[in-house]
Amino acid sequence: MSITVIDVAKEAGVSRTTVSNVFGGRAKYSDETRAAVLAAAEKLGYKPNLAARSLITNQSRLIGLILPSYVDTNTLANNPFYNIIMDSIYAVLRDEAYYDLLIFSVPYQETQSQIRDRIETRNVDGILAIGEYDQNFLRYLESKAIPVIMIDNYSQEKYENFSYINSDDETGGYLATRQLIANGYKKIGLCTLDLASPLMQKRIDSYQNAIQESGYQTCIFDRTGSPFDAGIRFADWLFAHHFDAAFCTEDMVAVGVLHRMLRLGVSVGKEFGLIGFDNILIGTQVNPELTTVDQRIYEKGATATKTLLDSLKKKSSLGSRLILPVDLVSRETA
Amino acid sequence: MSITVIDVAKEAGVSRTTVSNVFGGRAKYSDETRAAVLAAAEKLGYKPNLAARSLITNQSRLIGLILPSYVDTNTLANNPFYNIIMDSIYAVLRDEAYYDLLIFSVPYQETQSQIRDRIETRNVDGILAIGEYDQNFLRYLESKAIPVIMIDNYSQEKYENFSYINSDDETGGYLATRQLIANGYKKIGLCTLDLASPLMQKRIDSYQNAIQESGYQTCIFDRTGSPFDAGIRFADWLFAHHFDAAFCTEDMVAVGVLHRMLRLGVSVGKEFGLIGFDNILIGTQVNPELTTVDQRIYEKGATATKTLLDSLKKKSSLGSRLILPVDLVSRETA
DNA sequence: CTGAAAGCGCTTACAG
DNA sequence: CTGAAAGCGCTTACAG
Repeated sequence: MSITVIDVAKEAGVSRTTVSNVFGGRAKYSDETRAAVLAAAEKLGYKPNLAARSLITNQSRLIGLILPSYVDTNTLANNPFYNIIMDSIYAVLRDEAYYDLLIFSVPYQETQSQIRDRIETRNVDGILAIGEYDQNFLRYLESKAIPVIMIDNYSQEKYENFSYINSDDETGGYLATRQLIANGYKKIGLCTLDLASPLMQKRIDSYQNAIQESGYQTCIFDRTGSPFDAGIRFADWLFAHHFDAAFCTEDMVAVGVLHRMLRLGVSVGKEFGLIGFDNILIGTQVNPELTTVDQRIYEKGATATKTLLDSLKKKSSLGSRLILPVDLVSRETA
Repeated sequence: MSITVIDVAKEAGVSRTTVSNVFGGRAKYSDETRAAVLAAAEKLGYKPNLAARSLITNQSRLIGLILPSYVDTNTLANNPFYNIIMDSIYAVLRDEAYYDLLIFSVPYQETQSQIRDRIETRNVDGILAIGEYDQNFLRYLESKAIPVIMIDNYSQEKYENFSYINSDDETGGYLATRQLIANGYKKIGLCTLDLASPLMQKRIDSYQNAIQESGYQTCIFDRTGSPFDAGIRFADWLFAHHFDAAFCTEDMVAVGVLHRMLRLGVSVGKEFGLIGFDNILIGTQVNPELTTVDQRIYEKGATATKTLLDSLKKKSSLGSRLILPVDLVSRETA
């Protein structure tokens, strides 16, 4: 029913081996032969069937993106971070290669065993994963012997086929806290959602270091729920306890704090200092605009994807950890 | 190398036909037979290879999502609408079936012919498409004879294998404009980005109707670029020309208008009335909160996906057009 | 460069 | 329920 390599071979007057080789970019053929094959394919509207190719080469040209379990159900709508990562992945995929992306995600109701099923049944060639996972799952990924690029993962174990990409979260937390101190704020709280995560711990540690260097008091507040809603509740608490500044470990929390503080009649950026972490777009869309730490999310996703593609093409080996620098972006809230 | 249906058959002491049928959910087997097959599969860690299945059944269990060309490069980061749609698609896919999503997108540098290539080479079973496309492309999609669900598409042509899902854009524009009039605003501008799109035209038409009913003057402003940035520039213009209200055909534009108006010292919600369209999350995160038209984006995406799955399962036929209702959400800006 | 052959892992009649 | 067979569309040696 569909047009196959045999039809093209017949039309071009060559063997199917030749057609296959021309489309696969293997072996060197004369320009005429190549042209004849391409013309025949064009004429018949031939498109190679990737499922058939996959079956024989054992390469699916499919990449899996695993989103972490602490993301909520409306993953994309509520978490701009993942949007930026996805945009960067798609941009690199389109530029560099014929790979497609499959999204595996605990927040979308998938258990780890369902994710394993899909990795196996779709036979993905490589994995991009964000955040932390338990040892069992990581060992499973290692056992598949496919390249795995971990974004924002701080696990200490060594896995042969993994590479890591992180941001300099410690410096980020330090810069933010120092800025609040430099601006004259004295009672500076830290607001976070995932106290337990190693990544947040880095930001928190450096907040503590900066505060202690100045002889002030550290105060760490932790909540669950959506980042914005948590921010609202942080603000009520900070206000009631006369804090004059807050460092939020993610921008969406800071946006929540800002929203509520304004309702409470607080002049944010003057009476109250506020700094976030991420540098997502909404920080420039609120009023006053949010001071934050830029963690180069797009670059992180793009680099991870390039690293994965290089590894798939055997251009580079795995096992490295890349740490991207971080910058303080001074706007209006501190 | 990998565990196949043959290995499972051997282990379970049955024929490979039986294994295949059990996994495919075909034919009725005794409970013991089924259990034996499942146990053997479990023991060996067997997972069916979807590429092989696809080759023989001619079903890939892959769905393509086509995003429209007027979206910019940072599709997901800048356009919350698409995030909500994607969240809803993934939610339905996980609940109902073993399908995976592939994203095809002009904004991600893909031309229509590249999208065609991917539809063919991946052999997608069905298509979800958002927005408007030229006749050639739609005819191509029809020629593939796979179900196509169009979201927010207003083309008049009839395509056999298409179903359509829209919102009641006319009522939406009318409700928004009436609300501004009812609140006493008199010089009410309309701010839009895609004057030419049939969807925006619906919202604009009903704005015009409402304004004319009241004997006021219609003023339609059109700009290009990112919605938020366009909003900033709309605000400058509206302010300079003493408008006292604006209906923006999408929330992100309204957020831009709001941001700039506040900078200009305008008390939005009092001196200046502002209404958006979409009801995305950011409308409740800005200050004052945005009055808008809720177009049930999540429900739209979920319904589209369910319609597609039903059609793939032959549970329902195509050719319908569903129009979802719309509600005015009164918040603080009007 | 060709051409016949084997095989990737599955499903699908079909005769028993 | 079984079991042998054909075939989906491709790639990959291999002898010429």
